Amino acid sequence: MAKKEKTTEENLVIVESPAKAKTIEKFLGKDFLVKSSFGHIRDLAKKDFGIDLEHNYQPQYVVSEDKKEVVKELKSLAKSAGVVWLASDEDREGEAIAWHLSEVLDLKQDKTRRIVFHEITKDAILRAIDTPRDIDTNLVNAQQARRVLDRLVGFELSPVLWKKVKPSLSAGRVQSVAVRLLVEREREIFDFKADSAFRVSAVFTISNNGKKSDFKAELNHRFKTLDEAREFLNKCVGADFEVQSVVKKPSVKTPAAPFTTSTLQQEAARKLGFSVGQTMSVAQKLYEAGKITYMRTDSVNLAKSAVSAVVASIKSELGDEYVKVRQYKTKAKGAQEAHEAIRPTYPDKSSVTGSAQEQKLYDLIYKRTKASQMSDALIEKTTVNISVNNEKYQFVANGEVVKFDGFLRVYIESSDNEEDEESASFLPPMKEKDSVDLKKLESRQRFSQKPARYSEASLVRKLEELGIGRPSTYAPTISTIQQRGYAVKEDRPGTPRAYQFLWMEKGDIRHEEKTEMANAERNKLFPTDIAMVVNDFLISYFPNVVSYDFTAKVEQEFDEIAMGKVEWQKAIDDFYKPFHHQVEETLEKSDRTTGERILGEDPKTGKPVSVRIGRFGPMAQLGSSEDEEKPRYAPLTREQHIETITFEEALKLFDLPRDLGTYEDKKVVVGVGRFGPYVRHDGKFASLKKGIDDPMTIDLPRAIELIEEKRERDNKKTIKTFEEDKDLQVLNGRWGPYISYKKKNYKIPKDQEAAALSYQDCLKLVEEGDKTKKTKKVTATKTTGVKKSTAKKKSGSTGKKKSTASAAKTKSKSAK
DNA sequence: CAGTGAGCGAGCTTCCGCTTGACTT
Repeated sequence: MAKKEKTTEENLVIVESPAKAKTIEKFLGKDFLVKSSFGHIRDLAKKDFGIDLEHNYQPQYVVSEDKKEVVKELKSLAKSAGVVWLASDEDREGEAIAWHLSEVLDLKQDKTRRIVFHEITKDAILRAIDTPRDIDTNLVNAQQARRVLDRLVGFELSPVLWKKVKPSLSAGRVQSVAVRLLVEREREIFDFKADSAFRVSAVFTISNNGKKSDFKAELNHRFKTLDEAREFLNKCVGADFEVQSVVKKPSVKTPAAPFTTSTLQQEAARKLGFSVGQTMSVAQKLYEAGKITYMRTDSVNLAKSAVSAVVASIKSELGDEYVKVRQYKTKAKGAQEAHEAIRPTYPDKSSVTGSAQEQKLYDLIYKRTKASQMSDALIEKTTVNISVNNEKYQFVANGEVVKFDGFLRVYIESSDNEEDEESASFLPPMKEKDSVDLKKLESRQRFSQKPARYSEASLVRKLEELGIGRPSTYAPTISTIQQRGYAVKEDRPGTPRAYQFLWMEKGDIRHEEKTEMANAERNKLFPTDIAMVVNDFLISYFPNVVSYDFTAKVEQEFDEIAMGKVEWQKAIDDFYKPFHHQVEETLEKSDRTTGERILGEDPKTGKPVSVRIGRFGPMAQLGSSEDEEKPRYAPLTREQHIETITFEEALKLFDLPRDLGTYEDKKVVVGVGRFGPYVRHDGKFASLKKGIDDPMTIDLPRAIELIEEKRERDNKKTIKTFEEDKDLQVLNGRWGPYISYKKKNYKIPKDQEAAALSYQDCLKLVEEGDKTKKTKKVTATKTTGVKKSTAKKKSGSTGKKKSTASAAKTKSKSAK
């Protein structure tokens, strides 16, 4: 619309993001037209590697399908512009984007300028315009090396996996290390033997001028055995307790740095329960609405103007003593700092309109930004030691008093470790030699914690720490490893565990054995057997590529290229020659890997029992394929692993399918299938509840419950059926009502009430639906592609969440 | 969506980093 009056424009500025373009256009005024390239416009061709191995790794670039339209428009605008300003980000990828643009748009050097800025403020932009430079060819070459290396690794390694492990698998510089982290942590957990000790805790009472107050304390020793603990508790009964020392120590707490992509993902996961993907899509909304700065960043810097705005708002709301201007330094390896930290565009705006999720995430960003420029909190820590007669062990009480809250007034960073939060409490005034009374005394057996499994966000943090991956790829990487079946994100309910408990009651020490649920997990990433087999394979044949410092090493190479010290093709050649040799040798020499373990012989038949990865995942096998009789097969349950399953457990799998009896005169059978454990009844399947039901132990009443639940759901799903044609149904789906007819689905227009549709109405809609499908032939082929991938997603546990998220997206869009 | 576990073997899959829509069953 505005384009027409601007065709005579002197200046065309090209940035990466359309939201950025909008903002910058306002700063630059009417002599400048600002457009966006939507990120990279070209990439290596998909077929034949996209790299000419015969000719010095010459990259074969093609304009991406979804960028053709953009490129066409930019090309024509560039033609009529006096000067084209390439304003992509100031990092390796941004430099490459500028170069690709100049190539594809055929820009003449004398009318092209390269400009950069790290923050979207008027000053920064105007300064950039005043100080243009040329495209940095060395930096571009470093990016080409990065791109080519990733393609070589990914497209040579993946096919090896297809041949040696399973089709459609993938490997890459980033994802394979992510999988390795999960697998190695899982094995630490396999090997972990929980230790236990008896902690002793007490509640004491102290009288101050007739006023009694209670406080908690813990013994500074943990007993190995129940008897030792009991002996000590007995000594405490009727003993004298005296304050030995009261030590006060001041301490300070400092605020955390402003958000980067990674820290935002972590905090949003801990405080708001968002997945990393969810955080990014909510942040994108806020960014597009102009409410926050760019959300894919590794920088903790704030623009000067932002700092002054934050400081002004702290001063006016809380006073000068709450202000402390701070400059943060990034700790992340290989950070490129092309943008600012993530902050509110207008830091004095404490809230925004929008969805509940947007408001919550904004609140987090607002507070973190503000707190980052606030004073330290001053804390006084008090440690009180209390003696028990003349025993060598003493009770210790810890107290914490906030003398000055500082940034804590606004924002407290959370921690993954829940145990951190226990200790701090308020202590009543005490002094040496005060005597105190024992009010409560107990000792509980505590087990050491196994290593923690990764959550999405903690895996991102680890990758960032290792310098692997970029802000724009953290979320996609996490979803890739789940889509490929290397990891599942889920809850595990834990297992009951007995523990010993001692307590004082009426002057006696009593003992009881109690049970707790141990090792429960919520929303954690679990590596699959496939992940373990693939990881072991890669480590044994390509240890260099999946090593934790591979990325760091190649980054050093890229830096050398960027400084013009090394030619990029030379660096690639040094890597590729031996790597390609490794690939060929592996193809030739390695066997197919299935992770097979032979567990023993079936006592009934004498046939071998083994476990391995089959066509459809981990399974157990009874008998060998050389036998005349066909072997029996059974899939492993999701908690079982090829590596850890015992002979007995594997043997049990062949007890399925199990007959539970009859219900309504029809057989009820329980088994494990493609989609996990199920109950079958009257030709219908009902899934067992993850973590609640066990196919080995489930009984008939529970099975009937599941069957009834499933019936209930099916009833809700069906809105209408028709006597005229059994194939035609109006159903309730994830995206609202739709028509199902002969295995195909059809939309119902928004203005029609689904329940009120007649048989004729439905037929009409089906007819119309078929028509539009035919006219959109190009999109029809596309849709089948999409279908496939969503079907894949469904089999992973993330499927459900993803689709609800996209459902929400659709809703909010149609609402606008 | 449903209980499979290839000696005929087509043709496909796959990487990492930049960016947003598209559009569902």
